[in-house]
Amino acid sequence: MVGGANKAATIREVAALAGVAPGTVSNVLTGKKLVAEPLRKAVLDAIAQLDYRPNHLASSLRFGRTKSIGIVVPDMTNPFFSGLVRELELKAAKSGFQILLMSSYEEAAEERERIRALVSRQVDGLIISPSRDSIETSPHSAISGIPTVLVDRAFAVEGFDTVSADNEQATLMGARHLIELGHKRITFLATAPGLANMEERVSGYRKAMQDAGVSDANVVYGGLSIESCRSAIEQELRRAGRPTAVFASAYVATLGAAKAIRALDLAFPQDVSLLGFDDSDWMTVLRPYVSTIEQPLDELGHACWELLQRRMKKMDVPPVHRRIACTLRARESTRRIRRKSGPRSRSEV
Amino acid sequence: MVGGANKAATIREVAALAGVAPGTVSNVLTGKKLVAEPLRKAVLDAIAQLDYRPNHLASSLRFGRTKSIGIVVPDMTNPFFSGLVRELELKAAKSGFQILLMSSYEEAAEERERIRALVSRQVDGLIISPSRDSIETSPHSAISGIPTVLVDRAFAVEGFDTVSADNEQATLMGARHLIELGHKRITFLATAPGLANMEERVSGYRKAMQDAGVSDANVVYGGLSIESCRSAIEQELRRAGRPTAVFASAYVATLGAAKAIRALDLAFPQDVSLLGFDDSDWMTVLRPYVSTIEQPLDELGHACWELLQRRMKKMDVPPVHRRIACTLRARESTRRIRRKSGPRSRSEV
DNA sequence: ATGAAAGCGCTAACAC
DNA sequence: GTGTTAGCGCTTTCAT
Repeated sequence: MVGGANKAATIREVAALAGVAPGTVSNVLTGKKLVAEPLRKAVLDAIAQLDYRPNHLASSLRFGRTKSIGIVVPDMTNPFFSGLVRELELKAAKSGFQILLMSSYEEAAEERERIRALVSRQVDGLIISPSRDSIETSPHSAISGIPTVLVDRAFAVEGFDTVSADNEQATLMGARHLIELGHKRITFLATAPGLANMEERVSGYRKAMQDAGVSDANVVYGGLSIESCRSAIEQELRRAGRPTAVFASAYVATLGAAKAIRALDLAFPQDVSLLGFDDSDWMTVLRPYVSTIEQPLDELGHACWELLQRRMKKMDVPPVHRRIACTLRARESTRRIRRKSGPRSRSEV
Repeated sequence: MVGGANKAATIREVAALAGVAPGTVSNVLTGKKLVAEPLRKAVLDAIAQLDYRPNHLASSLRFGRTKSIGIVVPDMTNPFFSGLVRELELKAAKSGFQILLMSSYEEAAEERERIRALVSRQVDGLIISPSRDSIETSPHSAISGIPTVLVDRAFAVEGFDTVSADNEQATLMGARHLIELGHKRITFLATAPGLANMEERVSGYRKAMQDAGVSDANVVYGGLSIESCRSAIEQELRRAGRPTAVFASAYVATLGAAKAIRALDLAFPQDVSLLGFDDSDWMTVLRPYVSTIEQPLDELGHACWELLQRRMKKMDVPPVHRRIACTLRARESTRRIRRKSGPRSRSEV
């Protein structure tokens, strides 16, 4: 707004106008102490007249709590994270909390910086989806005694409450789906090594392959961007005995894989089946609908909030690690393998 | 983190340990006044030893500026908004500002509530994408003298700096693209009436139709969700003389239109061309690639930040309204009309 | 039930 | 250059 920068009214001015003490105004506002009706009304009138808005900063400083929580995610542009943040914001708003949102852009240094800033601002709690989760780069040292829950990644880090999908179960289920459709040459497109959630997803895939007696599990690491995933899986699809199915391990990998398939003038599911990870609105819009493993964002968000509330109430309870089950959305991009398609260089024929 | 809730150190404790005055510690920290090297070192040591983190709250209260800016968007799950927020956060981080992010969920009441909360927290500035922009529901009264820029919508509201796409030019260009491809029965799928940006988009479309001598411009309002857009345009596509092209006016409309087309077992671009609004990563992944009008998020974000900086420096400058040009991404979902397709009930044959 | 006063942690004046 | 002091706006004893 332009102009009109009339200094914000303070509680003393309200008190003066209403002819009471500042403390009384405070009592009216917080409702912690009863105030006689006539005075109450006078105070309320004065507030309205001066357009008084309490200074939350001052209140926080005095009271020791800011009613705000910090959230750090690698990339809010990723539907998984934007969806998660939305759930968290919904929960927060309901309890009168506010969200300070920061992005780490997958950089451990950025992340530490962001966390420090959040701590500096006295957030009452922290919800972090760490960029890396080795112990030395973990946020351990930056977070000093602030209630924190780690989400999605880094649940391996000790001493924190964590919430994450049941990754191993999810990819086990996904790989089984592919295997049931007759696929044997299934390439798993992972993102970056060293992320706990990713290692679990790889492990679920391997287990399913092993259970099915398929010895040549094939994992390729495509990195954290769509383009790097595309180029990694493209090489794979160029090979003579190319996979009949690609199992993408995350949102960027799903997009990268779809892009690679198209770039080679192949089609899914005709030439290769594609199973994605993370659901998104467009996956049920453009054909073929993309089969995917869905992480339930609402449950994830709910668990985060619950755990954070719990720790904000009582700091010295043992950390809990909550797992959320994923759902297989079998749609059109995965289909039963057909013998006729592509060259056969293996014994399976 | 669990346990270890040792009270945060204060500046006085640091001062005591370093054997200096609190003011000196402050001088070391802010760098506004020179401090002799030996003392400086003592202070730095004490800070490290106590793991001292400045209380930004106290600093803000004293200094009068919080170095934080509030952002209110209708829905951070929409790629347009998440992308915009990302740009803004990038800018903010570079200048040491932090983002308080709130969602209004298209509710004017929620929005007012959120803005009040932000003001209460003494944000230094506000960037708002209003849910409705009629004057009475505008945030006018909630924002008291805080530097504010309105983005995307509501640039009609007087007295605010605004940043928005050049909507009319964008849809003019889009509709022309369709017309050049031979389309005459082009339905414009708007979202909600009463949003200034939407009215401009409608107007650009109408102008293009008129310029081309096509009298029956057809605008349908589909609301703000994918589903409501889908059902609105679906009716349209069921008609006998159904449109040969749909021009969607926003992200949700694009998705809704694509969904409707598929639901009726039609295909784009064969049966009907589809021109979307707002770009998204998947649009160049799944075939056919979706033709769209792209709003340059970086420029939008840049302009917002620039205008906000300017107003934070000097409150009493006249408001400016910045327009950002959009780009037509002609891809595969729009194609030259072919005579043979569908029933012909009009004179154009 | 209400008023007075202290103080949350920090910084900007002002002394020295 | 460094120490001292006051006070940002609020809440919360402690008197009354």
